[in-house]
Amino acid sequence: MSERRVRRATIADVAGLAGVSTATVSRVINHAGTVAPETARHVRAAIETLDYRPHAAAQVLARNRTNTIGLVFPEISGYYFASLLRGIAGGAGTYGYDLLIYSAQESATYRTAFQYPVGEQNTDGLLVFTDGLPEGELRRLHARGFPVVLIHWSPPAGLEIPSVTTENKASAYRLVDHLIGVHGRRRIVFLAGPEEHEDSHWREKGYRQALEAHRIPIDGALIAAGGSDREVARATVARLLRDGLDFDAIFAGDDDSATGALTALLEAGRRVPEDVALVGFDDIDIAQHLNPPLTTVRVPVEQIGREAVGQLVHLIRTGEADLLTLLPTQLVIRRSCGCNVVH
Amino acid sequence: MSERRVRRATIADVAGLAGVSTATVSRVINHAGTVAPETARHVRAAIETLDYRPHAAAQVLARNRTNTIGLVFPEISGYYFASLLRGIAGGAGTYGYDLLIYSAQESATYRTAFQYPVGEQNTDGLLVFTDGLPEGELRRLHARGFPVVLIHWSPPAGLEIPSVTTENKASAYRLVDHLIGVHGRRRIVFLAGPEEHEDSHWREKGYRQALEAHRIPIDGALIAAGGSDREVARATVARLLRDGLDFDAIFAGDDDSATGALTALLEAGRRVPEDVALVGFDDIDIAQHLNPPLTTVRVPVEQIGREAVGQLVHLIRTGEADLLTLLPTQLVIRRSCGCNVVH
DNA sequence: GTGAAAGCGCTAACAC
DNA sequence: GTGTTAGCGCTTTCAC
Repeated sequence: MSERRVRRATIADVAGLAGVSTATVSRVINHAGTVAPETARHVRAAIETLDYRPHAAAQVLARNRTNTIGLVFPEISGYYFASLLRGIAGGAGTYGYDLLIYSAQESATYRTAFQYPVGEQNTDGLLVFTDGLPEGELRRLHARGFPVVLIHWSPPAGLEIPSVTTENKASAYRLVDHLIGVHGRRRIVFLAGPEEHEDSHWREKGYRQALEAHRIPIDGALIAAGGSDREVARATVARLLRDGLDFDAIFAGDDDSATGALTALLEAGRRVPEDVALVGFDDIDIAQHLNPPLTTVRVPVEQIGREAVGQLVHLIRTGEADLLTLLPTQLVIRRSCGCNVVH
Repeated sequence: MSERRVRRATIADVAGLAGVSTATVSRVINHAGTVAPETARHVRAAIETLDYRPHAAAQVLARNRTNTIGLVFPEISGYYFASLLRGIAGGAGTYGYDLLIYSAQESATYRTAFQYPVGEQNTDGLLVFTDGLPEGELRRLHARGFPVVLIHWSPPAGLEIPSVTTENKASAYRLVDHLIGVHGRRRIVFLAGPEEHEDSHWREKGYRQALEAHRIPIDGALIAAGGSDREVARATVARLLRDGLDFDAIFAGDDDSATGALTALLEAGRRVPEDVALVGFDDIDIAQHLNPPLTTVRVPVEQIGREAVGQLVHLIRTGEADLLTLLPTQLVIRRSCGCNVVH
C-alpha cells in the first residue's frame, strides 16, 4: 500500500478560520485565561473542521516542560515486568504524563551518540528499574538536579536519589521461618540471583536470619546460583539433585526461579512438597496455577509502579520526594510448602 | 530529599564557548555537512564542558520529524505482552526511533481532551495492538495519511492499513488434527476468546475445519467462552466438568487459558493427558514448565514486534508497506496432548 | 476579552 | 569550511 500525507493544520490556520488571534486559540486549547463563550465556540468549530492537533514539540518548546516521564530498564521479560509496567502506565495516565520507554537491551547496536535516548532532553523525569542506568549517568543527572526515582534498587553511595521497593528481608524471613517452624525443614536451598540483583541480596539476608533464629548453621553448599532466571534455576536444581546434595526444601529467590526449580524436581521424580518443599517470592500470576500451587510472598508489583510514578511526579513538581518507599508484602500460603490449603 | 535544578546549556552556549556559530555546532552534533577536524574537536570539548544535550523538542520542531514511534494497546498483561514489547523496543532501537507507549486502560480517568495522548502530534507513526484504537480514530488517521501498522488484528472494512500477525488458522488446524489423528480424541472442547479477539476467531476456524476433515460433527456444547483469560478458562472448565459434559480434550485458545484449564482439570481430579488431553497456543515461556508440559503452537511473538516496527518504519520513510504480514508458527509437541516426549 | 509580538532551541538554506 | 538568518508551531507577556 502507499500513502499521501496531508498537511497538518497549525494554530494559525485555526485562528484564521475562526477570525481570532492565535493567542485566543491557545487560550481555548489550554482552558487558560478568559475567552468569551461565543468566541470559544467558533474556535472549537474551526478546530473540528480542520482536524487540528496542537504540535506537541512546539508546546514543549514554548512551555519548557515535556509532560513526559521516561522509563529505563535493563530487560523486558516475564509476568513481573508486565505488572510493573501496568502500574507505571496507569500512574502516568493518572497524573497526565506521557510515557517514553527505553530498554537497555536495544542500545548496543546503534547508539554511538553521547547521550541516552531518554533523559533531560526529552522528559521531565526518569524512572529507573534495577540497574538500568550506569552509575556515571546517574551521577550526571543527579548533579544537574534532574528528577530521578529508582525502582527496586538503591542509589550508589553518596547519591540521595529516592527509591521505591518492597520489604524483602522481613518477608524472606517469615517465609523461611514458616518452612522451619511449621514444616520442620532444616536443609533449605536458597537460589541466589546475580550480584547486582539487590532484591536477592536482601532475601538471602532474611533467609540467613531465619536459619540463625532457629539455630540452624548456614551451609554454603545450600546456597546456589539460580535466582531470577527460570532456566538457570532449573539447571542448578538438576545439578544439586545429581550431586546427591541432601536438602528438604528450596527457597527459590523468586517465582520465576521456583518455576524452573519445580520442573527440575518433577523431572527427577521428586515429589513436591513431600520430598522437597518449595517456596518462591513475588506471587506472579502463574504461581497459583502451578502444580502444586506455589507458596510465596505477594509483592504489590503494580502498586510499586504507581507509587514510583507518584514519587517522581512529586519530585518534578515540588523538588521533594521520600528517599525510601518500602511497600508491604503478604505471605501467601498454598501447597508447595507442605500446607494443605483449599484455595 | 529536595533538589535545585541546574540551567541547561543551549546550542548558543556551546557555540559561544567554542568560538563558532550555532550552525557549526549543529553540524557536529548531527555529523552533517563539513566541519574541520580541529573545529569539531573544540566543539566537542565545549559540549563536554557544558554537559550539553540538544533539546529534543527544538530538534523535532526544526526538523519536522519526531523520530518517535507510538505504541497503543488495550491492556498490559502476561508473558505474551512482555515478549511483544521486547520485540518492539528492540526494533525501535535498531531503527533509531524512540518509543512512546500508551495503554488504553489508563485513559478514562483524566483524558477529557479531544485527542489521544499518542498520535500525529507527537509521533511519526503508530503501532496498534489488537483493538487498541476505536475505528473512528483509525479512520481519521488513515484519512490524514498518517502511518499506522496494526498488530494482531485487521483494519475495519475499506481501510487499507498494513497489519502484522501470525498464521492462526492453519496452526490451529494442525494442532487439532494432531489431537484427532494421533491421539484419537473426538470430543474436543474449544475455549473461545471474546468477540473482538481476531486470533481466537481464526483459531476456531482451524478447529472447525480439522473436525470436518475428520468427519466429526461440530457440537456447539463443546465451544465455550474462556480463551485469552486464565481465570475465565478455569471457571469455564470447572463448570463443564460439573455439568458432566463429555469431552476428552481441550484446545484452550491460548496458553494463558490452557493454564487456567489445567488448574481446573487437576482440581477436579482429572488426569492430563490420560483423561483429558490439553493443548494451547502461543508457547509462552511458562508452557514448558507446566505439569505436564504443554503441547502448543509456537508463535514468534518477539519477531512479530520487530516485523511490525520494520513495516512501520518503511511506511514512514517511503509511504509503502506490505498490507499483510503473516509470520509462520511451529507445532511444539510436549506431553499434555498425550505424546510421550523427552524434552 | 482579545491581539501583537517576543521568544523557546534548533535546523537548513543560502551566502561568503 | 563556516556564519547569518529565517523559520518550525506554540505560549505568554504586555497593551489595549
